Amino acid sequence: MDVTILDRLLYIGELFQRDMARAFAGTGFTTARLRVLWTLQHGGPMTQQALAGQLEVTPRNVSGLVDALEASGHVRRAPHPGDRRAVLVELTPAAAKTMTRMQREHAELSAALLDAVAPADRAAVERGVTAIGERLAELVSEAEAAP
Amino acid sequence: MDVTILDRLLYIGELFQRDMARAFAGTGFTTARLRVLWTLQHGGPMTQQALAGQLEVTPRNVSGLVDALEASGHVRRAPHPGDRRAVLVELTPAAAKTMTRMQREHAELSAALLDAVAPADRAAVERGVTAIGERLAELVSEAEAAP
DNA sequence: TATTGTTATACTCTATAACTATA
DNA sequence: TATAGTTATAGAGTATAACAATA
Repeated sequence: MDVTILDRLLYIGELFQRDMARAFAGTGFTTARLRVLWTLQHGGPMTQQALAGQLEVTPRNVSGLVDALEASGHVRRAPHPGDRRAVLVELTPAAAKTMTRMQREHAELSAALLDAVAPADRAAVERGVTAIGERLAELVSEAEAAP
Repeated sequence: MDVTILDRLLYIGELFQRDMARAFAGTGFTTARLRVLWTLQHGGPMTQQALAGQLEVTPRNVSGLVDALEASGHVRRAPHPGDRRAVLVELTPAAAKTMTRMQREHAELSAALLDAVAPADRAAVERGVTAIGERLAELVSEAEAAP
């Protein structure tokens, strides 16, 4: 038992990240900025505090990421109606279109990967990967709870 | 089909990385430095050029990582016999012991995760995850080849 | 002339702490 | 007094380019 199932799972994550980095090299996109856009695509316009919460990152960090994305024309800062301290960060129409396309490509990649699995194994793989994710989440949250 | 298999695979990778970062917070270990130690654990003593190649990172970057790991007592720089330009980077005995323990814990975690899969599904999951990794590697290498 | 590693410089992500404007 | 965001400062990872010593 040299290469474990965990090794294989981590390898998939690494490959994916490497491909993302390569695909966006030179475009000004970075993993951290894409995470912001992805969060806005799924959650809609939100304050920087909300973004910081969802990304599990400090508010200061969000300021920098939003600065960069605003400069590159991917997000806008709009006044928050009802709280003049806060701003609402929202995708620009162009960025929303880009994210929709990325979401479609992501789904297509997922389908292509499942296609590599023997048809008879597919249901088991879906169940198994789900179970592994849930178990890992349990183990991690136990580890975080017990210092 | 809202959460795809790819989403679940990426979630597993994120959880793992988050747990690693948490486990080593405050110890001076970082993901990048652990990768260096892991590479030395598997490949034995090697030059910084070789490390840069295996990590897919610039030689300059390796200099910095090895500096930090040398300062913290995890690696040593030894003269290369036969090439006075190069150095051999090797784990210190203490670090080698730590890495062996980590390798064992890694295997135990892998076993615990496979344990979360229904026994009847296990073989299919191993086959399926392997197939997905191979297909993704193909797709990535095609994407890298065709600019 | 080519290779190994380092110095110099710069950018991104990230964090903490102190501060401003509003609630 | 508490919250939203920013300025200030710092450290880690990463890259490119120029340079020294050695092949």
